[in-house]
Amino acid sequence: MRLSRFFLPSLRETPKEAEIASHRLMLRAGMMRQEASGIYAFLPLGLRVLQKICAIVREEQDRSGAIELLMPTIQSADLWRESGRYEAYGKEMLRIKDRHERDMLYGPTNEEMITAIFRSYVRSYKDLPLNLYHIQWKFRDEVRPRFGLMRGREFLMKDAYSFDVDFAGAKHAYNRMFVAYLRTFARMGLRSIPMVAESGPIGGNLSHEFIILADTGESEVFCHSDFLDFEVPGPDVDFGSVAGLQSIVDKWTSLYAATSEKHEAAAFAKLAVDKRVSARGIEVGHIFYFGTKYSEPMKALVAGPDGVERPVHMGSYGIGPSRLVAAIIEASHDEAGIKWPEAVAPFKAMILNLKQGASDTNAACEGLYAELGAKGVDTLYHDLDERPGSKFATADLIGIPWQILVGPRGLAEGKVEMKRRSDGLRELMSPADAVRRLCL
RNA sequence: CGGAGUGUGGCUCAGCCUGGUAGAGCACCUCGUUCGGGACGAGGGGGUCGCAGGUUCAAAUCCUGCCACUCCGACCA
Repeated sequence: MRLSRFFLPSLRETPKEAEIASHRLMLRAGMMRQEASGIYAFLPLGLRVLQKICAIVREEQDRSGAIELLMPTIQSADLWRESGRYEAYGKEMLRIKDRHERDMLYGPTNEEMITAIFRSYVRSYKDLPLNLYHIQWKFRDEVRPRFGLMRGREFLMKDAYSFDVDFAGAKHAYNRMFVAYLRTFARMGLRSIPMVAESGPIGGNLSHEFIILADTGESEVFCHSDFLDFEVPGPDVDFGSVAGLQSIVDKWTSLYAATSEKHEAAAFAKLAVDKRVSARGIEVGHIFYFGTKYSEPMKALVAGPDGVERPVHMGSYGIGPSRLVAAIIEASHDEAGIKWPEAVAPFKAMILNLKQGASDTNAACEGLYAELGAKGVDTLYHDLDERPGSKFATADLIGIPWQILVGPRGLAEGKVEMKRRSDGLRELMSPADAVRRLCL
């Protein structure tokens, strides 16, 4: 992509409403724009990151055996009256009426709808286990939206719902999501820690929050420091193995880890002093087992091998991709801007023509751009007539992992300079070597 | 929902107290000189000062109401 053809409305100054780093940087980098309190438009650069995140989420959901569908954002109130949550949910639910004065709502979550879908098709234990998920916009009318995407009212959520014939099956479904989540966040360059959690309004009695540590996190968290070194399961993990998954989950739940709501100071105090981590955290995922909380009132029944119909055991599993955009920035930035992990970066590389218009730098940049394009390396070419300093600032701000600096100074020796955004490492090399490096 | 604030060109803000022809920096357009860490000079365009009332000869400025947004707290993916 040539910057001259792209839409990147970056800001030199920080809009005054932005307090935390991710909010500030997303606005400055031209990734998003606030449309109303807690409601944002994703601009092209932000959308690219969001899509990369969704792609990873999707791959790991699919790998674990979950199946994607897509439910609407607008739901009928009747469904929620069945579960009793239409009244219970309170003012956080955005209630609307259609032209016939029917009560509708903008979905804050989808337990009711997925249960209705399930019950209308599935009758037998033979169709289980089943895990259906979608990635869809949600709306929760927060009392106080803040921190940009971190706590918006409208947000993108991946929500999965598992259906099993009994608790043992549901536990395995829970474990599949547990492991999928560990992998999902790790692929985005995040170290997530599963913490015992309140199950909240979703209901149920088995629940973990996946927390990443960041100074600007909203909640106070406590955990054992060994979590920071645990190995995340590889892509070859066998999601069909009940015992295998259970041992992974056992390991990841063996040490102390809790958010402030579930914190037990006495238990935490038993850890060796140098193993105690007390920090701020951002919740990026939350999984629940809630048994028959919805299947019973909504009559989602399946027949077992004995022919007897029983309410299906359910769980729900959420990840907030739009929040993850912000969370990743919180975990990875410096004074100059964002430092995207490669897996979610909007572009892998960025070419900076330090003397736009000069025939030698132009030719070298065009050559690199064509070559990288041919090799499938997603590249942003800064081809605007700006001074080098301005290009450096923009490149650091938007955080593309690799910057290729093409200027007369290096070109005199036939070299370009490769700069790694994560640590600032710079290296002179031939354009051909630069391409090779990016194709590794 | 309690408390505290803010709304003035695209962005950051001054002007308001003490009413009298709407400003600066950045950004934008033109020309020139520049060009390895957000250049310089000259010229230029752009704002019914959040909205509605009121007071006044005169309102960005004073008064009333409303709206929007932000921050702190309680609450939450």
